Amino acid sequence: MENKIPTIKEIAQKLNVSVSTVSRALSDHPRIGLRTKMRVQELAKQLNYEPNSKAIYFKQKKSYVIGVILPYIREEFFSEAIRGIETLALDHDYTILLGQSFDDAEREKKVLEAFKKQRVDGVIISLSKQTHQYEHLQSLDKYEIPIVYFDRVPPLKQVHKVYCNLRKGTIELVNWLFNKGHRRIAFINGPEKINASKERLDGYIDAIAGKKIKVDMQLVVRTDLTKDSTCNAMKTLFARKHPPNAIITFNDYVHLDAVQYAKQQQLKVNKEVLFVSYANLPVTGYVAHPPMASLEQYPYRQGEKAMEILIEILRAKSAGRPVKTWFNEEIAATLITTHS
Amino acid sequence: MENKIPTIKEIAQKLNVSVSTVSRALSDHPRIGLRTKMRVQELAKQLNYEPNSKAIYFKQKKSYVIGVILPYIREEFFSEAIRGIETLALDHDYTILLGQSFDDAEREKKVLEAFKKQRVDGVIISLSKQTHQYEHLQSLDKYEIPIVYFDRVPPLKQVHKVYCNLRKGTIELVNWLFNKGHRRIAFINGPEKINASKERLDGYIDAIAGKKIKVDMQLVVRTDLTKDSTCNAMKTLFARKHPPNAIITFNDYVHLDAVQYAKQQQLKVNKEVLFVSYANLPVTGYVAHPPMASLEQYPYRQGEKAMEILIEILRAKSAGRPVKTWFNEEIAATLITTHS
DNA sequence: ATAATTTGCGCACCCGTTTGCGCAACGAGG
DNA sequence: CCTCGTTGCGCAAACGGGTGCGCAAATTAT
Repeated sequence: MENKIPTIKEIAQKLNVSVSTVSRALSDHPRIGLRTKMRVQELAKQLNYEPNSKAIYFKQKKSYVIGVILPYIREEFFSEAIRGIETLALDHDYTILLGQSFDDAEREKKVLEAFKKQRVDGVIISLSKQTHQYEHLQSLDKYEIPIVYFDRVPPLKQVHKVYCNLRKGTIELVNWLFNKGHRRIAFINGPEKINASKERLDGYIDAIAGKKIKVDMQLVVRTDLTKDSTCNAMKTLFARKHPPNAIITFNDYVHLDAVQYAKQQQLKVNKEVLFVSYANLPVTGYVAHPPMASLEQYPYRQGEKAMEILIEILRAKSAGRPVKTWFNEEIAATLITTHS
Repeated sequence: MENKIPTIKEIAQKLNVSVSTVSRALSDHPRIGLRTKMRVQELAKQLNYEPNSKAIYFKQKKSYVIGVILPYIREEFFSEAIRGIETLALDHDYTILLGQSFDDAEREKKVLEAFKKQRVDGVIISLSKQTHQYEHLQSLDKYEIPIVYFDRVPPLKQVHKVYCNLRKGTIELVNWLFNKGHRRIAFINGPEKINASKERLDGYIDAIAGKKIKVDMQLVVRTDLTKDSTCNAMKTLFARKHPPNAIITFNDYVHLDAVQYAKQQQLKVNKEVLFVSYANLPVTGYVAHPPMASLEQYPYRQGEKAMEILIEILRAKSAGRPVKTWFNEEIAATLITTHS
């Protein structure tokens, strides 16, 4: 009754051959006789034999597991990214270990340690917004565990990464607003330290400057992405003599909080003040006041691409040939406008 | 330069002691001298030594990995559940392998095979809505890989499970509507085959019957959870002579689609027809017309509880003592009303 | 018939770690 | 001085599977 997971050894015993014969028969070795091969393969199928990947790790030094670390999977952006990663992984016989950092650098480190202990073949990561040191990540590289960053990538040259160019995207966003006649365009940006904020801001400034109107830095405020912080940012903006007539929010979640605040203040959302945002999450399709434009960042494609790169690196590694360059994949963000 | 992952063997060589001594020193064995212990532990820390869990698996038959299979992590319910699972897992030195079934039984099976190959210590799963056969799941049990089901559990006795009693919850929901004066209470239920639909329906019928008014089965319609299907259900309901004045939707996502349809039909949502639902997802806080009441199903707690049970089972297993019973944890769903 | 070659399979070791057992060295008690 | 117990450590086997090498038997060439 006690049905253990079958091993090569058991198959060998039942068939009165040696373990090595069974091993070779299963891998279709030419030096094994046809009748033996058949007997072994038949019994293996019958017993539902599955090679123990732990044992294989010793020989091949491959675990067929890749670790994925994300800030929050409950954000649609990241759960879509995982879908891209997972789908490609399954096709290539990889399984994924998941860890969430919850935007906490310490936790990110802990998860990374656990992954290292599990001897993952590679890591795909979108950094926590508290991560500003990269030594622990680089150390994995030293141990020949390749890392591919996506979306929230570190400001380093010698890494593999996939991301959207948000500077360009932001310029598109500003241009779109400008063409609609908006001039007092406010910008609720994210935490200063993270790269994504800097990129957005650069784009904003470049776009405005390109219009030959003065950049008013008082129209640029920050949020740490919490609801309270976003409300404060809104309050600051609308305390001005000339409040903005358009607002760019850091992402769709900030948008939701900002709009909620605006409504409480009896502002006519998307009438007297137009909202645009980043991410283009499906959920915005259901809200009362979606952003009138949102910058699609293709999370599925980013995840897929990151996995594609990782697979390529691993393939190169096991083939013994060195990886030529640092992959640096820029995916174009696209402006999506809501059917108004 | 080529920094390989350090092994016990290397530590032993550098210190001129045997591998076994190093192993024991690291696990604080009493028969190892204090000075040797110190030297070993210091070097281990310095080299950033991490035991190879693959090798440990041979001895202990434990991979310290548990597999989690969910339909879709993009649903907030499941991503919250994962959070509960993951948090507890990390505290107990487990890492989680993630797989999504996308409500496809075939894919679920594939993921399960992959997990088996990876020799997970246990599995936590919320079934795909296409899964109506359980042999492949039971077969894992045969190999002594325990399974804990949660939320979408199979209708079997001899399994470990965690779930909300939705029959009771539905009765609460109906009572709440009744007390508010509603009598024509429609019910947009989910796919017939899944257990959750049956439970909800039972509750609905019991509650109505308890009120001594006739159960009108024409007020009960179905959706397969797609948007189109939900719209059809709505169309059917409002084609009646006496359309419903309250609607219970299968979950918050169905609610969103149903409300969107209602608005297109110029219905006064939550005025002439009141909507209530299941799940109480945070996202509903941002929509124009949230359900006026929703049955909180505590996904975080369910995930946490499932992990807790799994850990208990694994603990019992490695201690050699048999698991006494089949865990059957019922979590009470709670009616949450929107501040109206 | 004998030598050369091919075919079919087993022996033994490797991977990293744990663990039962045994062997020395040392101190204490007789 | 001998025995016994303790302390500190190494040897070797085991886990599941891969693989180079070698040894016989079967086949072919001479």
